[in-house]
Amino acid sequence: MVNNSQSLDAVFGALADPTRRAILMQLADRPMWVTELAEPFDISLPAASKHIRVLARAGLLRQTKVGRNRKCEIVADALGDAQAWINQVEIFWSERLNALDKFLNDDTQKGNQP
Amino acid sequence: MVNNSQSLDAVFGALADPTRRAILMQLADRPMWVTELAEPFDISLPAASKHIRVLARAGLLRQTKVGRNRKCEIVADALGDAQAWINQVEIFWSERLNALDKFLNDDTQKGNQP
DNA sequence: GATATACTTAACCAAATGGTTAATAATTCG
DNA sequence: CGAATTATTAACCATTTGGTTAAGTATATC
Repeated sequence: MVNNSQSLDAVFGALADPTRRAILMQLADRPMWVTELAEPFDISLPAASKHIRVLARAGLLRQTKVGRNRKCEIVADALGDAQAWINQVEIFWSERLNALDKFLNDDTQKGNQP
Repeated sequence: MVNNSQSLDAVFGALADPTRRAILMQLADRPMWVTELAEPFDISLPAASKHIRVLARAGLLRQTKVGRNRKCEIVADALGDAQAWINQVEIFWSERLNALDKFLNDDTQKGNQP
């Protein structure tokens, strides 16, 4: 798991498109060919190819050449980066739920917080 | 939790920008004013205001007017949508790890899968 | 009431995104 | 070899995105 800002940009950016999310969801079940992946969508093959490249660059899938075909497989690790970031936010947030405690123990409280 | 495709577009899209992720991470600790949120970043206030609007439209934060200020608070629910989607992918994927089982039990196996 | 403060909205711009069709590359099949 | 299949790359286009500065709005303060 890398979890630097650039890779999170790429991962979340890749997941922001419904076609790419659907592609990834398909791959979660089994490896698939490019044509096979593109088939359910009403877009050209080059458009699908681009989506796949975006997912690959974000580290969310891996392509391997098999004859004249390309086998696409999901790489679950990159999703873990996104998950870890979200979890971090939620941990911070749940800690803040003890805000009253913090308030009562904070002598330097200046009263200018929202 | 809504978890429709459009709202996931908005949530993942909002999280795809490093400034917006940093804003959200700040808000995870405590509610903050717009100016206060914008201060750490080397961008104009209107730019920050736009980022905040993107986060708000994605349902990731809520703004309430307090005098001439705007208090920004994180809304953790929307993050749950993203988390749920990622979890779903990972569940599908972990089920597929039993692929050998599936293969052995599948009479209709045609052998044309990658 | 005049002025400062805290924003948002408007208008604009460059770069990125998501789509297209046409061309190219690599492999298989007749 | 020649033709079909499976992609990718190139060139192009419209829209969205992330930034700017300038103007507007609402509230607080002198």
